[in-house]
Amino acid sequence: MISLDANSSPTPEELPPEIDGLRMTKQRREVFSVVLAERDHPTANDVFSRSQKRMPTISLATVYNCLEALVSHGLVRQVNFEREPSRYCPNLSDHCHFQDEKTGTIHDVVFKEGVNLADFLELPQGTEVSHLEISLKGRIGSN
Amino acid sequence: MISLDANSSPTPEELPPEIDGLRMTKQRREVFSVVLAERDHPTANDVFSRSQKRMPTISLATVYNCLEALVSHGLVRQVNFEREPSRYCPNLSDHCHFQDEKTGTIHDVVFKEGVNLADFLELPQGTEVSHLEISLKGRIGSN
DNA sequence: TCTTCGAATTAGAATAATTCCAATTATTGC
DNA sequence: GCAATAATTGGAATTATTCTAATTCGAAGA
Repeated sequence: MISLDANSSPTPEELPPEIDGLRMTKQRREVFSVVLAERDHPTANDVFSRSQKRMPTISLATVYNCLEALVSHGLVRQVNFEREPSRYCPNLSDHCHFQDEKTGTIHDVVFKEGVNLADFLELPQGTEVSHLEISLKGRIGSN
Repeated sequence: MISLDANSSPTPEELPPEIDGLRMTKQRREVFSVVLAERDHPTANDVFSRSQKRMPTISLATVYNCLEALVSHGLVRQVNFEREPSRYCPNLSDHCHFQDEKTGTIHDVVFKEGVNLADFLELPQGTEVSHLEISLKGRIGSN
């Protein structure tokens, strides 16, 4: 399990050659470490420009490929706010997202202890939810 | 208030010249009546082609303009599933959306009696939510 | 009714995020 | 080391949506 400790995220070199059956190529390690490093929900473009610092030859297509690989292997979450560009989040714990309308900043929001979907939604019986996305927008405090 | 009775949705001609301070032009009436008529969460393109049946001269840009006017006046809701094209929904009651992965069909899902956000989310104090979108994906029954 | 003026509509161009493609390069298993 | 497979690359293509500039509409007043 990759550490989510905010104080020390792994450098690309510290990432193992394979995670959860996903072969960690140089580029995937770079991209993953970028997403792990600054947990500010970067867009693919953000990840691209950050990755370029250490790996100037990486291409945007590769960043998209790597993000897609990481997302489909459940190592990173893809976060959408309406029709804005997708963002990427390494926090795998059950949570949703709140965007401060003033600054655009995105905050992770956790569910209260012990709540689950069926508790607050009138889901048709037999429904199997494979994917859930909750996105909030608004203001914080007096801003 | 526009009737949401599933059995009889208003024809464009039946819509008033103004709703909630929004001037209902011929095109807006057409677009609105299309969204009210088939509550299948059509995309802008769907609305465009349906509108063209009665009004062959309407343009796609106008459909986008009209939808945007209707959405920003709170007469229609814009519904997003990840990065798919936006869909439009005339159901203004508090609800969210479930997409059947097999068919792509979108179903309205209502909240259980009396639940509200603060009950299940650990929102930072002072948070004012202006917009909330909950999108589910999955399968229904044995499909 | 005629005129005026702001708003709405239109067609088509522009934009921007993302995906696709074909060629090259890296990696794995033998 | 060699073939087979997978990943990367740059650039082109795609697609939903927005923008632009010109035209048309429609309400309000003369």
